[in-house]
Amino acid sequence: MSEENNIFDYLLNENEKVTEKQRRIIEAAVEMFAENGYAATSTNQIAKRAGVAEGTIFRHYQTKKDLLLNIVSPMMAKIIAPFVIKDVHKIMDTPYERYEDFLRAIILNRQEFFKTNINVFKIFIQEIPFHPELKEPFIEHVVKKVSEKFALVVQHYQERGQIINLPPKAVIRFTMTVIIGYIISQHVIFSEKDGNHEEEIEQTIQLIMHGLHPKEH
Amino acid sequence: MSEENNIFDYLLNENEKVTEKQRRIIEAAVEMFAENGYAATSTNQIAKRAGVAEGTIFRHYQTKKDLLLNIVSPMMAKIIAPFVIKDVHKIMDTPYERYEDFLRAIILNRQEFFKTNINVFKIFIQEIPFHPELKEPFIEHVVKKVSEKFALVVQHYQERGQIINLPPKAVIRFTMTVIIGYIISQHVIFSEKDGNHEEEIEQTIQLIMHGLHPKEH
Amino acid sequence: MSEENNIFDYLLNENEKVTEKQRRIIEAAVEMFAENGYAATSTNQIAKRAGVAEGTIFRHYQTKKDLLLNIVSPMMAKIIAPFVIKDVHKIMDTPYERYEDFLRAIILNRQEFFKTNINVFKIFIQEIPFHPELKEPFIEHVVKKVSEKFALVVQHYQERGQIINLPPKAVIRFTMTVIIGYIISQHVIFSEKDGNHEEEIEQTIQLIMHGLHPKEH
Amino acid sequence: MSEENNIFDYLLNENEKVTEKQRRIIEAAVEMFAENGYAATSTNQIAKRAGVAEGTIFRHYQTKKDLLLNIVSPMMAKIIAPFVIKDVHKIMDTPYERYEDFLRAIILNRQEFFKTNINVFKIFIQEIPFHPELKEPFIEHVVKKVSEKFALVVQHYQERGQIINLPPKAVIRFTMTVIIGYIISQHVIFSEKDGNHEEEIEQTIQLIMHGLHPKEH
DNA sequence: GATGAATGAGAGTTCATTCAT
DNA sequence: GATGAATGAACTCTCATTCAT
Repeated sequence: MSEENNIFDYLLNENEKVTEKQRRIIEAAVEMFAENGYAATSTNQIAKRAGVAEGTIFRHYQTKKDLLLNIVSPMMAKIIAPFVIKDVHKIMDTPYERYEDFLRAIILNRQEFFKTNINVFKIFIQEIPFHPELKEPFIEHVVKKVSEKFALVVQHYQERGQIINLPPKAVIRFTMTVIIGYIISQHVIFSEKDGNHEEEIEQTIQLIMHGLHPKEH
Repeated sequence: MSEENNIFDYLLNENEKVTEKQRRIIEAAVEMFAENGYAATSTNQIAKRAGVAEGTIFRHYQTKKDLLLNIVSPMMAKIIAPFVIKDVHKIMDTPYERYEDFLRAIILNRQEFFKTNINVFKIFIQEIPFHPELKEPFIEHVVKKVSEKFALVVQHYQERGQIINLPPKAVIRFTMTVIIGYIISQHVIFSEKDGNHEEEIEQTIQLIMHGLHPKEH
Repeated sequence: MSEENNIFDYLLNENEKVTEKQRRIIEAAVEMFAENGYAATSTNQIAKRAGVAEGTIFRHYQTKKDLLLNIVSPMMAKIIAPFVIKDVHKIMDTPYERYEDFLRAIILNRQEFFKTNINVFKIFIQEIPFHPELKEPFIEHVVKKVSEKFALVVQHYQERGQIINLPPKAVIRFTMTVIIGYIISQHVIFSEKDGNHEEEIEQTIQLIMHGLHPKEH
Repeated sequence: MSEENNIFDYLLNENEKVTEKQRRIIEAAVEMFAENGYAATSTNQIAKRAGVAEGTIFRHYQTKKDLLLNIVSPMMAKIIAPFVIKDVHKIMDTPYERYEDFLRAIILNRQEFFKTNINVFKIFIQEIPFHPELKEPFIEHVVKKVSEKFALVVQHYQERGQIINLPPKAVIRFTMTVIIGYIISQHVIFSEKDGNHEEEIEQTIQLIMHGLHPKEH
């Protein structure tokens, strides 16, 4: 699963003709963009860290922004992955009995992904507001499509009386918000790689599910 | 309340000797930092937007970073404000009967603050990961102190059996996470000034409270 | 007359706010563009020759091309000058008895101009084919307008039976061609500042006039 | 005659071992140098237009300048061609009765040459001022030798009273100037491939001959 | 012979900052 | 206090050239 999720492997295996140098450039860029931000990282620094000439970067990526987009764009496909039709169908065909189970399955699935790609994710989150090329497809393809699929799932469980009867949009926002908020709080405030993440994630799941428990008072 | 919360007024009234030009510099810098990011905004651009000479900026702020810190630092005092001892005591002395009420009071209080200072808040969120001068006092003074105070509040309501008996840290994280996540989702994805924010915030509050409802199953 | 014709004075007096450094930049750029060509001259070289920092160039001229255009554009107004309506009217009102006299007046008038601005003229000639921004207004304003006025003059003398009855366009092309060809041959082949230019120019005039003598055989 | 004059054929047939790729490189380089200038054309652009790898250029020509010189040097031999001793002897042995006939013969002979090699000629004219390697042999071998031969021709007709008794140098300069000026005016100002060139050239010839008509007034 | 990845010097340009006015 | 010309370091990016394959 690690390999399947790892953005490096995705990036670098997809396209067969990837040089060793190109790999080192991507690696260095990811590290430095995550650490200092895209705008505050110079191509000179990247080249030095990657152990290549500065010109080499521009042989593979036409501009610095190109490099950023090459790193960050696959994120979207990956984020969206578990919501691709066949997967959701799979979910629906062998349905989790409870929303709780569905949620746990999704989060555990994404958890590995976030762990593996925490740096790329940081960059993604940081740069999205400043690049329309990133923002527009993100809203169009990720937010909208995931919302649609997710809405179906939510309705599925709402019809079974398992979760609260708020508008699906609000339910989704709440669910996502807690998850994303959790991840961002990690990266913005603590940037820690230690800590008992599993337990905290489990608590988070519990709170979400509790929050969505159908009202009976 | 608006005035009391507005960071500009805070910034600009505190220090009596604030010239018209200085005000325009701050205003321009806030707009541009929020729009394009700190690193991608040049002092030249700020000067032009503010209608002052580039040198004037450096007469008031020794470096560009100084300007950033001057804009963003008061945020911390402001964020922390409602949790300052006397205020919490006030809360506790005339206690809200339910955690729900406490939460709503806090959020309504902060809501105006976020609305008024959305741009400064954006900058704050964006730049915190890259500036230790910002990050350290934020964790030390904001996160830690607010957590401590908040923990007392949480315990207060836990003792009264109103909210779930998870570790206060988890309860706080959940509460904050939902709120912060909500705001960030606004700013990252939609950056919209329209929309029925009041209703969405109320839904969010409902979900938080529900999520923290003590288990009885 | 020298002052009136000198492009530097034109350039630098027109706009009152011209720094000493700016003057040195223009001077250095003209020398180096003429010597090595625009594309083969680096802004670094110009800065060094001018004794200023490289950044200073870009404070005054937004791009290197801007610098070129600033040097070369006034050429057009200057070239066109003697053909501006009032001047031609003046010529026609106190008409030169012979085309020969008109020609000599024009050439003597331009001679000083070419001498004084030989370097700018070199640059102009060299760069015109590669810059549409230069080429289009040159054809539109210089070639066309001068041709129109010149055609009137030619017809004037043709009607008086002084010059050959070829289409004015051909007469003009011939006259201009000889003059321009003369100057270019100087600059391309000899780039000499010595030599008995006056006599050679007089011979050139003689040959033009002779060539245009009405056929009587 | 076309083949005899075409510089490509000259260039490419001379040396038997000219690959297809080499041909494409020369072709591409000529087009781009003529269009954008030597200094403003990158070897990368040439390689792309030629459909070869950048390295291939340097396999055939050690430097970019080498490529230029290889394109442009044969021009000299070609320009000089009709004045090479045996040819002039041929001219003198079967002498044209009038200078007019000689001139027309030369120009018609050169006309085809210019048409066929207009691009190489453009490059030649453009680059001569900036490359001593080009300029010196041009003056030494082309200008001087052609002048000498031409002077003999001029004296030949002057002795027969057919052309004006100015110094041969002036006569030559005038003749050449009109022709070169004509071509340059085409390339600098109009770069047109349409238009009735034949007629215009004939007019030009007429004007030259007329200009050189011995004075009889 | 041909390739194209790699280079590092140097291109034009922008930058935060200084300082004389 | 305010200016804006000046700076030079640093930026992104391009260049002609090399060389292992």
